[in-house]
Amino acid sequence: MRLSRYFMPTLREAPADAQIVSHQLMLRAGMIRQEAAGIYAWLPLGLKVLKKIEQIVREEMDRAGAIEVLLPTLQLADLWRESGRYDDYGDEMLRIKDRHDRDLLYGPTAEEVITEIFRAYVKSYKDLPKNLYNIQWKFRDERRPRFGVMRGREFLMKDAYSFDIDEAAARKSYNRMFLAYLNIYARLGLKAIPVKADPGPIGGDLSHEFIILADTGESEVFAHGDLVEMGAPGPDIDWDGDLEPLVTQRASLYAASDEMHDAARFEAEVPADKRMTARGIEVGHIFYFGEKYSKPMKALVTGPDGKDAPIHGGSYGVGVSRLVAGIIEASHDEAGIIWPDAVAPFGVAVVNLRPGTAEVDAVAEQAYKALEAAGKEPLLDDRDDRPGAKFASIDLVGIPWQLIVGPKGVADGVVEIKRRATGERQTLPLEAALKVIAG
RNA sequence: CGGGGCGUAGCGCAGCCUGGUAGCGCAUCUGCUUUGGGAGCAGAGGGUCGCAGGUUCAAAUCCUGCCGCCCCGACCA
Repeated sequence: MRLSRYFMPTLREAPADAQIVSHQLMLRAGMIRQEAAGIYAWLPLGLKVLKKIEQIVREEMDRAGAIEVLLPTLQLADLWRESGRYDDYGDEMLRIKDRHDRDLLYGPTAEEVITEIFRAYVKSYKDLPKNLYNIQWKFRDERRPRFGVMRGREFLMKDAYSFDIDEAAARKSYNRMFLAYLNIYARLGLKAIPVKADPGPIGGDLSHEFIILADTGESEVFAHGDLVEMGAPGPDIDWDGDLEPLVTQRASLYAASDEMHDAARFEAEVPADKRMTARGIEVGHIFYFGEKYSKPMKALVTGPDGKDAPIHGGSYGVGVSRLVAGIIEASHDEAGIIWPDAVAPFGVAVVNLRPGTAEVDAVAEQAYKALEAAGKEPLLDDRDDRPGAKFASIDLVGIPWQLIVGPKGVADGVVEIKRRATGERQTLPLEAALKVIAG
Protein backbone atom coordinates (compact mmCIF):
# COMPACT_ATOMS: atom_id res chain seq x y z
CA MET A 1 0.00 0.00 0.00
CA ARG A 2 1.17 3.47 -0.84
CA LEU A 3 0.53 5.83 2.00
CA SER A 4 -0.16 8.71 -0.37
CA ARG A 5 -3.21 6.80 -1.57
CA TYR A 6 -4.21 5.25 1.73
CA PHE A 7 -6.61 6.48 4.37
CA MET A 8 -4.76 6.74 7.67
CA PRO A 9 -5.91 9.93 9.37
CA THR A 10 -3.50 10.27 12.30
CA LEU A 11 -3.79 12.92 14.98
CA ARG A 12 -1.01 14.68 16.80
CA GLU A 13 -3.08 15.20 19.89
CA ALA A 14 -5.41 12.78 21.61
CA PRO A 15 -9.07 13.76 21.71
CA ALA A 16 -10.06 14.80 25.21
CA ASP A 17 -12.73 12.10 25.44
CA ALA A 18 -10.16 9.35 25.45
CA GLN A 19 -8.83 8.53 28.90
CA ILE A 20 -6.95 5.28 28.59
CA VAL A 21 -3.88 4.78 26.45
CA SER A 22 -5.32 2.25 24.03
CA HIS A 23 -8.30 4.48 23.27
CA GLN A 24 -6.06 7.50 22.78
CA LEU A 25 -3.70 5.61 20.51
CA MET A 26 -6.48 4.03 18.47
CA LEU A 27 -7.93 7.46 17.82
CA ARG A 28 -4.56 9.05 17.13
CA ALA A 29 -3.54 6.25 14.79
CA GLY A 30 -6.77 6.65 12.85
CA MET A 31 -7.98 3.12 13.61
CA ILE A 32 -11.47 3.95 14.78
CA ARG A 33 -13.94 6.77 14.86
CA GLN A 34 -16.62 7.06 17.48
CA GLU A 35 -20.13 7.38 16.07
CA ALA A 36 -22.01 7.22 19.37
CA ALA A 37 -21.34 6.16 22.94
CA GLY A 38 -19.81 2.71 22.70
CA ILE A 39 -20.29 2.50 18.92
CA TYR A 40 -17.33 2.80 16.58
CA ALA A 41 -16.56 2.84 12.89
CA TRP A 42 -13.47 0.81 12.06
CA LEU A 43 -11.14 2.72 9.76
CA PRO A 44 -8.74 0.90 7.45
CA LEU A 45 -5.88 0.46 9.89
CA GLY A 46 -8.12 -0.67 12.72
CA LEU A 47 -10.00 -3.03 10.46
CA LYS A 48 -6.78 -4.69 9.33
CA VAL A 49 -5.77 -5.44 12.90
CA LEU A 50 -9.26 -6.60 13.81
CA LYS A 51 -9.30 -9.00 10.86
CA LYS A 52 -5.90 -10.42 11.78
CA ILE A 53 -6.96 -11.13 15.32
CA GLU A 54 -10.18 -12.63 14.05
CA GLN A 55 -8.24 -14.90 11.73
CA ILE A 56 -5.95 -16.14 14.48
CA VAL A 57 -8.94 -16.88 16.67
CA ARG A 58 -10.54 -18.73 13.76
CA GLU A 59 -7.47 -20.83 13.06
CA GLU A 60 -7.10 -21.88 16.68
CA MET A 61 -10.76 -22.71 17.01
CA ASP A 62 -10.59 -24.83 13.88
CA ARG A 63 -7.51 -26.55 15.19
CA ALA A 64 -9.31 -27.43 18.41
CA GLY A 65 -12.13 -29.02 16.44
CA ALA A 66 -14.73 -26.27 16.49
CA ILE A 67 -16.74 -25.55 13.35
CA GLU A 68 -17.55 -22.07 12.14
CA VAL A 69 -21.04 -20.79 11.43
CA LEU A 70 -22.36 -17.28 11.00
CA LEU A 71 -25.41 -16.44 13.04
CA PRO A 72 -27.64 -13.41 12.47
CA THR A 73 -27.22 -10.25 14.50
CA LEU A 74 -31.00 -9.92 14.80
CA GLN A 75 -32.80 -12.65 16.67
CA LEU A 76 -36.40 -13.47 17.36
CA ALA A 77 -37.65 -12.58 20.81
CA ASP A 78 -39.68 -15.79 20.85
CA LEU A 79 -36.52 -17.88 21.12
CA TRP A 80 -35.49 -15.95 24.18
CA ARG A 81 -38.93 -16.40 25.64
CA GLU A 82 -38.37 -20.14 25.30
CA SER A 83 -35.18 -20.04 27.32
CA GLY A 84 -36.73 -17.65 29.78
CA ARG A 85 -34.10 -15.00 29.25
CA TYR A 86 -36.17 -12.44 27.35
CA ASP A 87 -37.53 -10.89 30.50
CA ASP A 88 -34.41 -11.52 32.59
CA TYR A 89 -31.99 -9.69 30.35
CA GLY A 90 -33.21 -6.22 31.10
CA ASP A 91 -32.17 -2.96 29.52
CA GLU A 92 -28.90 -4.34 28.28
CA MET A 93 -30.80 -6.01 25.50
CA LEU A 94 -31.54 -3.82 22.52
CA ARG A 95 -35.11 -4.58 21.54
CA ILE A 96 -36.46 -3.87 18.10
CA LYS A 97 -39.78 -4.27 16.31
CA ASP A 98 -40.03 -5.07 12.63
CA ARG A 99 -42.76 -3.80 10.28
CA HIS A 100 -45.01 -6.67 11.29
CA ASP A 101 -44.73 -5.53 14.86
CA ARG A 102 -42.76 -8.62 15.67
CA ASP A 103 -40.32 -8.49 18.59
CA LEU A 104 -36.69 -8.80 17.58
CA LEU A 105 -33.50 -8.11 19.43
CA TYR A 106 -29.91 -7.38 18.51
CA GLY A 107 -28.12 -10.43 19.85
CA PRO A 108 -25.99 -9.90 22.95
CA THR A 109 -24.97 -13.57 22.71
CA ALA A 110 -26.30 -16.58 20.84
CA GLU A 111 -27.06 -19.56 23.08
CA GLU A 112 -30.70 -19.54 22.01
CA VAL A 113 -30.04 -19.35 18.27
CA ILE A 114 -27.40 -22.04 18.29
CA THR A 115 -29.53 -24.30 20.44
CA GLU A 116 -32.41 -23.85 18.03
CA ILE A 117 -30.16 -24.85 15.13
CA PHE A 118 -28.67 -27.76 16.97
CA ARG A 119 -31.97 -29.26 18.04
CA ALA A 120 -33.31 -29.01 14.50
CA TYR A 121 -30.67 -31.35 13.11
CA VAL A 122 -28.94 -33.39 15.76
CA LYS A 123 -30.92 -36.26 17.21
CA SER A 124 -28.42 -38.93 18.21
CA TYR A 125 -25.62 -39.22 20.74
CA LYS A 126 -23.60 -40.65 17.85
CA ASP A 127 -23.37 -37.18 16.35
CA LEU A 128 -21.77 -35.78 19.46
CA PRO A 129 -19.64 -34.03 20.45
CA LYS A 130 -20.15 -30.89 18.41
CA ASN A 131 -18.73 -27.43 18.88
CA LEU A 132 -20.04 -24.61 16.71
CA TYR A 133 -18.61 -21.13 16.77
CA ASN A 134 -19.49 -17.76 15.38
CA ILE A 135 -17.54 -14.54 14.96
CA GLN A 136 -20.16 -11.86 14.84
CA TRP A 137 -21.05 -8.42 16.11
CA LYS A 138 -22.92 -8.32 19.37
CA PHE A 139 -24.75 -5.52 21.07
CA ARG A 140 -25.14 -5.00 24.78
CA ASP A 141 -26.65 -1.72 25.79
CA GLU A 142 -24.24 -1.11 28.65
CA ARG A 143 -25.20 1.39 31.28
CA ARG A 144 -21.85 2.99 30.86
CA PRO A 145 -19.81 2.19 27.80
CA ARG A 146 -16.25 3.47 28.15
CA PHE A 147 -12.62 3.14 27.25
CA GLY A 148 -13.16 3.02 23.52
CA VAL A 149 -13.58 -0.46 22.09
CA MET A 150 -12.53 -1.95 25.42
CA ARG A 151 -16.08 -1.66 26.63
CA GLY A 152 -18.21 -0.71 23.69
CA ARG A 153 -21.87 -1.44 23.30
CA GLU A 154 -21.31 -2.95 19.87
CA PHE A 155 -18.40 -5.37 19.83
CA LEU A 156 -17.05 -8.27 17.83
CA MET A 157 -17.11 -11.52 19.75
CA LYS A 158 -16.14 -15.06 18.96
CA ASP A 159 -18.63 -17.26 20.69
CA ALA A 160 -18.44 -21.03 20.63
CA TYR A 161 -21.00 -23.53 21.89
CA SER A 162 -20.31 -27.14 22.74
CA PHE A 163 -22.85 -29.96 22.81
CA ASP A 164 -22.17 -33.19 24.66
CA ILE A 165 -24.03 -36.22 25.88
CA ASP A 166 -23.10 -35.81 29.53
CA GLU A 167 -21.02 -33.81 31.94
CA ALA A 168 -17.91 -35.94 31.56
CA ALA A 169 -17.94 -35.47 27.82
CA ALA A 170 -18.68 -31.76 28.24
CA ARG A 171 -15.60 -31.49 30.38
CA LYS A 172 -13.52 -32.71 27.46
CA SER A 173 -15.02 -30.04 25.24
CA TYR A 174 -14.29 -27.52 27.93
CA ASN A 175 -10.69 -28.63 28.15
CA ARG A 176 -10.19 -28.20 24.41
CA MET A 177 -11.42 -24.63 24.62
CA PHE A 178 -9.35 -23.93 27.71
CA LEU A 179 -6.16 -24.89 25.91
CA ALA A 180 -7.18 -23.36 22.57
CA TYR A 181 -7.66 -20.04 24.34
CA LEU A 182 -4.16 -20.13 25.75
CA ASN A 183 -2.85 -20.78 22.26
CA ILE A 184 -4.83 -17.87 20.85
CA TYR A 185 -3.41 -15.38 23.33
CA ALA A 186 0.10 -16.71 22.87
CA ARG A 187 -0.13 -16.23 19.11
CA LEU A 188 -1.29 -12.69 19.69
CA GLY A 189 1.89 -12.02 21.63
CA LEU A 190 0.08 -11.83 24.96
CA LYS A 191 0.62 -13.34 28.36
CA ALA A 192 -2.68 -14.77 29.54
CA ILE A 193 -3.76 -16.16 32.86
CA PRO A 194 -6.81 -18.39 33.30
CA VAL A 195 -8.54 -17.52 36.55
CA LYS A 196 -11.45 -19.28 38.13
CA ALA A 197 -14.63 -17.36 37.56
CA ASP A 198 -17.88 -17.30 39.42
CA PRO A 199 -19.69 -20.27 37.87
CA GLY A 200 -23.09 -18.80 38.68
CA PRO A 201 -26.15 -20.85 39.55
CA ILE A 202 -24.86 -24.02 37.87
CA GLY A 203 -22.02 -24.41 40.30
CA GLY A 204 -19.00 -26.58 39.78
CA ASP A 205 -15.51 -25.51 38.84
CA LEU A 206 -15.98 -25.25 35.11
CA SER A 207 -15.75 -21.56 34.50
CA HIS A 208 -12.62 -19.57 33.75
CA GLU A 209 -11.89 -16.05 32.71
CA PHE A 210 -8.78 -15.31 30.72
CA ILE A 211 -6.90 -12.23 31.72
CA ILE A 212 -4.10 -10.80 29.63
CA LEU A 213 -1.37 -8.95 31.47
CA ALA A 214 -1.04 -5.22 30.90
CA ASP A 215 0.28 -2.65 33.35
CA THR A 216 -2.65 -0.39 32.59
CA GLY A 217 -5.23 -3.18 32.92
CA GLU A 218 -8.44 -2.65 34.81
CA SER A 219 -8.40 -5.57 37.18
CA GLU A 220 -5.81 -6.91 39.53
CA VAL A 221 -4.72 -10.55 39.30
CA PHE A 222 -3.00 -12.70 41.84
CA ALA A 223 -1.39 -15.83 40.47
CA HIS A 224 1.26 -18.45 40.80
CA GLY A 225 4.22 -17.28 38.73
CA ASP A 226 4.60 -20.68 37.07
CA LEU A 227 1.28 -20.13 35.34
CA VAL A 228 2.82 -17.41 33.20
CA GLU A 229 6.10 -19.21 32.66
CA MET A 230 4.32 -22.38 31.61
CA GLY A 231 2.56 -20.49 28.83
CA ALA A 232 0.42 -22.08 26.15
CA PRO A 233 0.46 -25.78 25.33
CA GLY A 234 1.13 -25.09 21.64
CA PRO A 235 -0.72 -26.27 18.57
CA ASP A 236 0.67 -29.79 18.38
CA ILE A 237 -1.05 -31.38 21.32
CA ASP A 238 -3.35 -34.34 20.72
CA TRP A 239 -6.69 -32.55 20.58
CA ASP A 240 -8.58 -35.83 20.60
CA GLY A 241 -6.56 -37.28 23.43
CA ASP A 242 -6.73 -36.79 27.17
CA LEU A 243 -6.22 -33.09 27.79
CA GLU A 244 -7.03 -33.27 31.47
CA PRO A 245 -3.38 -33.32 32.63
CA LEU A 246 -2.52 -30.22 30.58
CA VAL A 247 -5.52 -28.38 31.97
CA THR A 248 -5.05 -29.53 35.55
CA GLN A 249 -1.41 -28.58 35.45
CA ARG A 250 -2.56 -25.00 34.94
CA ALA A 251 -5.97 -24.87 36.56
CA SER A 252 -4.64 -26.24 39.82
CA LEU A 253 -2.26 -23.33 40.30
CA TYR A 254 -3.61 -20.40 42.24
CA ALA A 255 -4.99 -17.58 40.10
CA ALA A 256 -7.68 -15.08 41.00
CA SER A 257 -8.85 -11.65 40.06
CA ASP A 258 -9.42 -9.10 42.80
CA GLU A 259 -13.06 -9.93 43.49
CA MET A 260 -12.38 -13.67 43.89
CA HIS A 261 -9.01 -13.26 45.60
CA ASP A 262 -8.41 -15.03 48.88
CA ALA A 263 -5.22 -13.68 50.43
CA ALA A 264 -4.94 -16.47 52.97
CA ARG A 265 -5.18 -19.18 50.34
CA PHE A 266 -2.77 -17.29 48.10
CA GLU A 267 -0.14 -17.28 50.83
CA ALA A 268 -0.81 -20.87 51.81
CA GLU A 269 -0.70 -22.29 48.29
CA VAL A 270 1.97 -20.19 46.62
CA PRO A 271 5.55 -19.91 47.85
CA ALA A 272 6.58 -16.30 48.50
CA ASP A 273 8.95 -16.07 45.55
CA LYS A 274 6.24 -17.31 43.19
CA ARG A 275 3.50 -14.93 44.24
CA MET A 276 2.69 -12.73 41.32
CA THR A 277 0.50 -9.67 41.47
CA ALA A 278 -0.24 -7.93 38.20
CA ARG A 279 -2.80 -5.94 36.34
CA GLY A 280 -4.76 -7.32 33.47
CA ILE A 281 -7.72 -7.19 31.14
CA GLU A 282 -10.37 -9.84 30.78
CA VAL A 283 -10.53 -10.97 27.17
CA GLY A 284 -12.18 -14.35 27.34
CA HIS A 285 -14.61 -16.36 29.38
CA ILE A 286 -15.48 -20.02 29.14
CA PHE A 287 -18.07 -21.95 31.06
CA TYR A 288 -20.05 -25.11 31.29
CA PHE A 289 -23.74 -24.61 31.88
CA GLY A 290 -25.12 -28.09 31.56
CA GLU A 291 -28.78 -28.31 30.63
CA LYS A 292 -29.58 -24.65 31.19
CA TYR A 293 -30.73 -24.07 27.61
CA SER A 294 -31.19 -27.59 26.30
CA LYS A 295 -33.85 -28.39 28.87
CA PRO A 296 -36.24 -25.46 28.36
CA MET A 297 -35.56 -25.40 24.65
CA LYS A 298 -35.80 -29.16 24.30
CA ALA A 299 -32.47 -29.81 22.63
CA LEU A 300 -32.60 -33.54 23.14
CA VAL A 301 -30.58 -36.38 21.71
CA THR A 302 -31.29 -40.09 21.92
CA GLY A 303 -28.71 -41.88 24.00
CA PRO A 304 -27.37 -45.44 23.71
CA ASP A 305 -30.16 -46.52 26.02
CA GLY A 306 -32.77 -45.32 23.55
CA LYS A 307 -33.90 -42.52 25.81
CA ASP A 308 -33.97 -38.81 24.95
CA ALA A 309 -31.95 -36.51 27.17
CA PRO A 310 -31.03 -32.84 27.06
CA ILE A 311 -27.51 -32.19 25.88
CA HIS A 312 -24.89 -30.70 28.15
CA GLY A 313 -23.71 -27.37 26.88
CA GLY A 314 -20.89 -24.96 27.35
CA SER A 315 -20.13 -21.59 25.86
CA TYR A 316 -16.86 -19.89 25.18
CA GLY A 317 -16.33 -16.23 24.37
CA VAL A 318 -13.41 -14.18 23.14
CA GLY A 319 -13.75 -10.42 22.86
CA VAL A 320 -12.15 -9.91 19.45
CA SER A 321 -12.61 -6.14 19.23
CA ARG A 322 -11.62 -5.77 22.87
CA LEU A 323 -8.39 -7.62 22.09
CA VAL A 324 -7.37 -4.84 19.70
CA ALA A 325 -7.37 -2.44 22.64
CA GLY A 326 -5.98 -5.07 24.99
CA ILE A 327 -2.94 -5.67 22.83
CA ILE A 328 -2.25 -1.95 22.72
CA GLU A 329 -2.53 -1.71 26.49
CA ALA A 330 0.00 -4.52 26.73
CA SER A 331 2.31 -3.20 24.03
CA HIS A 332 2.99 0.50 23.56
CA ASP A 333 5.46 3.22 24.49
CA GLU A 334 5.59 7.02 24.55
CA ALA A 335 5.79 7.14 20.75
CA GLY A 336 2.74 4.98 20.15
CA ILE A 337 1.62 1.44 19.46
CA ILE A 338 4.01 -1.50 19.16
CA TRP A 339 2.17 -4.23 17.27
CA PRO A 340 3.21 -7.83 17.73
CA ASP A 341 4.16 -9.10 14.25
CA ALA A 342 1.19 -11.46 14.12
CA VAL A 343 -1.41 -8.71 14.18
CA ALA A 344 0.40 -5.69 12.74
CA PRO A 345 -1.64 -3.89 10.07
CA PHE A 346 1.48 -3.76 7.89
CA GLY A 347 4.61 -5.82 8.29
CA VAL A 348 7.05 -3.09 7.40
CA ALA A 349 7.01 0.59 6.50
CA VAL A 350 9.28 1.62 3.68
CA VAL A 351 10.03 5.21 4.58
CA ASN A 352 11.10 7.26 1.59
CA LEU A 353 12.74 10.32 3.09
CA ARG A 354 12.90 12.19 -0.21
CA PRO A 355 10.04 11.40 -2.51
CA GLY A 356 10.65 13.05 -5.85
CA THR A 357 14.37 12.32 -5.89
CA ALA A 358 14.84 9.76 -8.61
CA GLU A 359 17.59 7.63 -7.03
CA VAL A 360 15.83 7.52 -3.66
CA ASP A 361 12.47 6.74 -5.24
CA ALA A 362 14.05 3.92 -7.19
CA VAL A 363 15.50 2.21 -4.11
CA ALA A 364 12.31 2.71 -2.09
CA GLU A 365 10.29 1.28 -4.95
CA GLN A 366 12.60 -1.70 -5.27
CA ALA A 367 12.39 -2.39 -1.55
CA TYR A 368 8.62 -2.02 -1.59
CA LYS A 369 8.16 -4.44 -4.48
CA ALA A 370 10.51 -7.00 -2.99
CA LEU A 371 8.73 -6.90 0.35
CA GLU A 372 5.36 -7.15 -1.31
CA ALA A 373 6.51 -10.17 -3.28
CA ALA A 374 7.80 -11.69 -0.06
CA GLY A 375 4.37 -11.29 1.53
CA LYS A 376 5.58 -8.83 4.15
CA GLU A 377 2.67 -6.43 3.58
CA PRO A 378 4.72 -3.27 3.18
CA LEU A 379 3.40 0.25 3.55
CA LEU A 380 5.31 2.69 1.38
CA ASP A 381 5.53 6.11 3.00
CA ASP A 382 5.76 8.22 -0.13
CA ARG A 383 4.15 11.27 1.44
CA ASP A 384 5.72 14.61 0.63
CA ASP A 385 6.53 15.37 4.24
CA ARG A 386 9.51 15.99 6.44
CA PRO A 387 11.41 13.02 7.88
CA GLY A 388 10.48 13.81 11.46
CA ALA A 389 6.79 13.85 10.69
CA LYS A 390 7.06 10.53 8.89
CA PHE A 391 8.99 8.82 11.65
CA ALA A 392 6.54 10.12 14.24
CA SER A 393 3.46 8.84 12.46
CA ILE A 394 4.99 5.50 11.51
CA ASP A 395 6.09 5.00 15.12
CA LEU A 396 2.62 6.00 16.26
CA VAL A 397 0.82 3.39 14.19
CA GLY A 398 3.24 0.77 15.43
CA ILE A 399 4.48 -1.01 12.31
CA PRO A 400 7.04 -3.62 13.48
CA TRP A 401 9.78 -2.75 10.98
CA GLN A 402 10.88 0.44 9.30
CA LEU A 403 13.04 0.35 6.22
CA ILE A 404 14.37 3.85 5.77
CA VAL A 405 15.56 5.03 2.41
CA GLY A 406 17.26 8.44 2.34
CA PRO A 407 19.59 10.30 0.01
CA LYS A 408 22.69 9.79 2.15
CA GLY A 409 22.20 6.05 2.42
CA VAL A 410 21.37 5.68 -1.24
CA ALA A 411 24.59 7.49 -2.15
CA ASP A 412 26.48 4.96 -0.01
CA GLY A 413 24.47 2.01 -1.31
CA VAL A 414 22.77 1.29 2.03
CA VAL A 415 19.43 1.61 3.77
CA GLU A 416 18.59 1.66 7.44
CA ILE A 417 16.24 -0.72 9.19
CA LYS A 418 14.68 -0.13 12.56
CA ARG A 419 12.81 -2.53 14.80
CA ARG A 420 9.87 -0.70 16.36
CA ALA A 421 9.76 -2.75 19.54
CA THR A 422 13.38 -2.29 20.55
CA GLY A 423 14.43 0.79 18.62
CA GLU A 424 17.38 -1.24 17.36
CA ARG A 425 18.81 0.07 14.06
CA GLN A 426 21.06 -1.40 11.43
CA THR A 427 22.55 0.16 8.33
CA LEU A 428 22.88 -2.39 5.55
CA PRO A 429 22.82 -2.86 1.80
CA LEU A 430 19.22 -3.31 0.62
CA GLU A 431 19.51 -7.04 -0.05
CA ALA A 432 20.83 -7.70 3.43
CA ALA A 433 18.16 -5.51 4.97
CA LEU A 434 15.42 -7.40 3.15
CA LYS A 435 16.84 -10.65 4.48
CA VAL A 436 16.75 -9.43 8.05
CA ILE A 437 13.13 -8.34 7.70
CA ALA A 438 12.18 -11.58 6.00
CA GLY A 439 13.43 -13.24 9.20
C1' C B 1 -28.93 3.79 37.32
C1' G B 2 -26.66 7.25 41.52
C1' G B 3 -22.71 11.11 41.81
C1' G B 4 -19.51 14.68 39.12
C1' G B 5 -17.94 17.28 34.67
C1' C B 6 -17.96 18.99 29.64
C1' G B 7 -20.29 20.59 24.64
C1' U B 8 -16.91 27.23 20.96
C1' A B 9 -13.22 25.43 13.34
C1' G B 10 -10.80 18.55 11.86
C1' C B 11 -7.86 18.10 16.98
C1' G B 12 -6.35 20.65 21.65
C1' C B 13 -8.09 24.93 24.14
C1' A B 14 -9.23 30.43 25.72
C1' G B 15 -13.40 33.76 25.86
C1' C B 16 -18.69 33.06 29.82
C1' C B 17 -17.96 35.28 36.21
C1' U B 18 -18.89 41.28 34.77
C1' G B 19 -23.89 40.58 27.74
C1' G B 20 -21.58 44.74 22.97
C1' U B 21 -16.84 42.92 15.99
C1' A B 22 -15.81 34.91 17.93
C1' G B 23 -10.09 34.15 19.28
C1' C B 24 -5.21 31.12 20.02
C1' G B 25 -2.02 26.67 18.90
C1' C B 26 -1.86 22.43 15.75
C1' A B 27 -3.95 20.65 11.22
C1' U B 28 -5.68 22.38 6.01
C1' C B 29 -4.73 25.51 1.29
C1' U B 30 -1.12 28.93 -1.73
C1' G B 31 3.95 30.73 -2.45
C1' C B 32 9.13 30.72 -1.27
C1' U B 33 12.98 28.54 1.59
C1' U B 34 13.90 23.88 3.90
C1' U B 35 14.47 18.19 4.27
C1' G B 36 17.63 11.78 8.93
C1' G B 37 13.01 12.61 14.38
C1' G B 38 6.20 16.21 14.19
C1' A B 39 10.57 23.00 9.90
C1' G B 40 10.70 28.69 8.91
C1' C B 41 8.58 33.03 6.73
C1' A B 42 4.43 35.35 4.21
C1' G B 43 -0.57 34.94 2.97
C1' A B 44 -5.53 32.39 2.85
C1' G B 45 -9.84 29.40 3.89
C1' G B 46 -12.77 27.16 7.60
C1' G B 47 -17.82 28.62 13.02
C1' U B 48 -26.10 28.03 12.78
C1' C B 49 -20.56 28.90 19.79
C1' G B 50 -24.87 21.09 20.91
C1' C B 51 -30.49 22.13 20.10
C1' A B 52 -35.00 24.81 21.40
C1' G B 53 -37.35 28.47 24.05
C1' G B 54 -36.93 32.90 27.23
C1' U B 55 -34.81 37.76 29.26
C1' U B 56 -32.56 42.08 26.70
C1' C B 57 -31.78 47.44 22.21
C1' A B 58 -28.12 43.40 22.03
C1' A B 59 -26.77 36.43 24.17
C1' A B 60 -21.06 32.01 23.09
C1' U B 61 -21.86 34.80 27.74
C1' C B 62 -27.81 35.34 31.89
C1' C B 63 -32.47 31.91 32.73
C1' U B 64 -35.43 27.29 31.54
C1' G B 65 -35.95 22.73 29.07
C1' C B 66 -33.96 19.02 25.99
C1' C B 67 -29.95 16.29 23.49
C1' G B 68 -25.04 14.44 23.28
C1' C B 69 -20.37 13.04 25.35
C1' C B 70 -16.76 11.96 29.30
C1' C B 71 -15.27 10.51 34.35
C1' C B 72 -16.17 7.88 39.37
C1' G B 73 -19.29 3.96 41.50
C1' A B 74 -22.46 -0.94 41.19
C1' C B 75 -22.41 -4.93 36.40
C1' C B 76 -20.05 -7.19 31.73
C1' A B 77 -16.27 -10.25 26.05
